[in-house]
Amino acid sequence: MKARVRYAPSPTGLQHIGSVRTALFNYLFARSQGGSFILRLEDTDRARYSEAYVKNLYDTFKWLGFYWDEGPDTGGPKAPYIQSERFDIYRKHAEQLVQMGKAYYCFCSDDKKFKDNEPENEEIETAGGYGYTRTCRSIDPIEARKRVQLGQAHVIRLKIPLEGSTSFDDVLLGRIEWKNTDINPDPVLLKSDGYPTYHLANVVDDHLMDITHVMRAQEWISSAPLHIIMYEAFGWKAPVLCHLPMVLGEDGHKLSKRHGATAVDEFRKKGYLPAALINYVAMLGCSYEEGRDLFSLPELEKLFLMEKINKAPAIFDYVKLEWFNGQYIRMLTDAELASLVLPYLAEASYISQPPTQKENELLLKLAPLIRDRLRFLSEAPKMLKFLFEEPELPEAVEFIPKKKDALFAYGMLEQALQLLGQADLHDHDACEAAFRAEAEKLGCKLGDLLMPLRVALTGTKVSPPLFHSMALMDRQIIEKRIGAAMEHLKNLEHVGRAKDE
RNA sequence: GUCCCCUUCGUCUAGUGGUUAGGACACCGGGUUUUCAUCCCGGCAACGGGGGUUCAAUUCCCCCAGGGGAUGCCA
Repeated sequence: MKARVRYAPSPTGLQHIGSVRTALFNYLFARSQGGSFILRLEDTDRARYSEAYVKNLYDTFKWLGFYWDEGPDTGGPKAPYIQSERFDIYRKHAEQLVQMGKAYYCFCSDDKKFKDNEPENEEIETAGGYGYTRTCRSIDPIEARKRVQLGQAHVIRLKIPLEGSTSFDDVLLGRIEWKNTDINPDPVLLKSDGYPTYHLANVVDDHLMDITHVMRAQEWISSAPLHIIMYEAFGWKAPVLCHLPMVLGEDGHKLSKRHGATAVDEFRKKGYLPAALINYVAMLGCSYEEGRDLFSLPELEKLFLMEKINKAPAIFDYVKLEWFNGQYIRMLTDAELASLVLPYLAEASYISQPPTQKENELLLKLAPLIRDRLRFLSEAPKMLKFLFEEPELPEAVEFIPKKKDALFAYGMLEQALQLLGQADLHDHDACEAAFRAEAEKLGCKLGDLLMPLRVALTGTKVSPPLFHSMALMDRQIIEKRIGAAMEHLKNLEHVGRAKDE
């Protein structure tokens, strides 16, 4: 049978690294098998649901470049793919389980003790008072039915066998077995408001949608036996289960906001490329081909092997992701980088949005200046700031090359001004040649000649290549900035003598 | 408390009953370079501990420790 896997997010938060990785592994598995990847919205939590999260879900995956073969938007043979549109199905199945004696009505009031944060609860719990006490399990079914018909508030709970054990074979972890007494006693399947819980909806839908493989994070493993019991109760064949290792933060705990960015949106805004994010996340807890680090999505689809997923949890390394991003930025063409960087420059009001013809040309010339320097796209405005704004004049010290003094810097600027006066700024090669010749004549390093100029023009000692930058600047501005710097140095000349070294 | 899972450089990982335990990021050093960055070269650095099994264990088994997760009318 063709593999059918699903990504089943619940729209109760922004898409984050962990969920995207689960989606990615499912996606890669489906593609590697020539199977189907299905999106199913598990929107059974009314309290936390938000339309905005649904939108975020679509936006995120569109940006990442995933597509699903079946889903709420694309439709498919098992529609609807939104659980809130399938409520009658769940109720029916829950009732069916009651009918079969595998589940029962429970009239206990919603016990919220686990929701408080009162410390004394801990003592109650450590004393052994765990889980539901199965009070209603012994109510006579006929009596229970009567109470339900009378309109008494109730939930439906699954009967976990009181003895014996439940086991399954995890693709990654192998055989896992629980004593039934260790399973969460009689979990709720249908809430008192008539909504299904995750467990019910998930199992019913996976069956009805012919899901063959369930890949989900390892934090779900403890509900696996409960699901197995449900499949057995229905007389259904359970899908193959594969529990993915978790993604942890630097401190070894579940990745969360306090570790830094976790929402895909944050990475997107900061200027990470989808290809980099996918590449990095795909390698978190999984390996593909020895001796290689860079994989495109299509390559990953081809190379993915479920067996190559690791068992151990992986720590998310922001620095390594940054490296991947740099790699992918470097692979961009001028045109690609220009268009990717445009929104950031537009936001800084350096470029209009949409850009004019002239700005487009400029953008194209900007790309090679920053490509090797960017770690993420949002760094671009800062790097190019000097081209669009008058830089602040830094302290005189900044102008002075190592082992030189203010007088020297002043002289260098004077020289530069003169050279530039005769040069064609747009011919950066010729410009450079002229400066080289001059440096040689003066018996100093090219860097010594350029550093004061760099600081004068850009306001910092670190900038994109000078000659290429000047080619994009107006002559008047260049001369004005040099003049200002010289003035600045002149006043502070006396300070320069024993500078740095 | 109880249950479940996990354990190779700081991090992500490769790998095998006999290997100089490989790669990548980070870090350190060097080179290229007009600064920075890129790029290139080199270096540092790991099989958690204890028992077995075996001629031989990082690799197989057991125990321990450590880490993580779960224990909801949230998913």
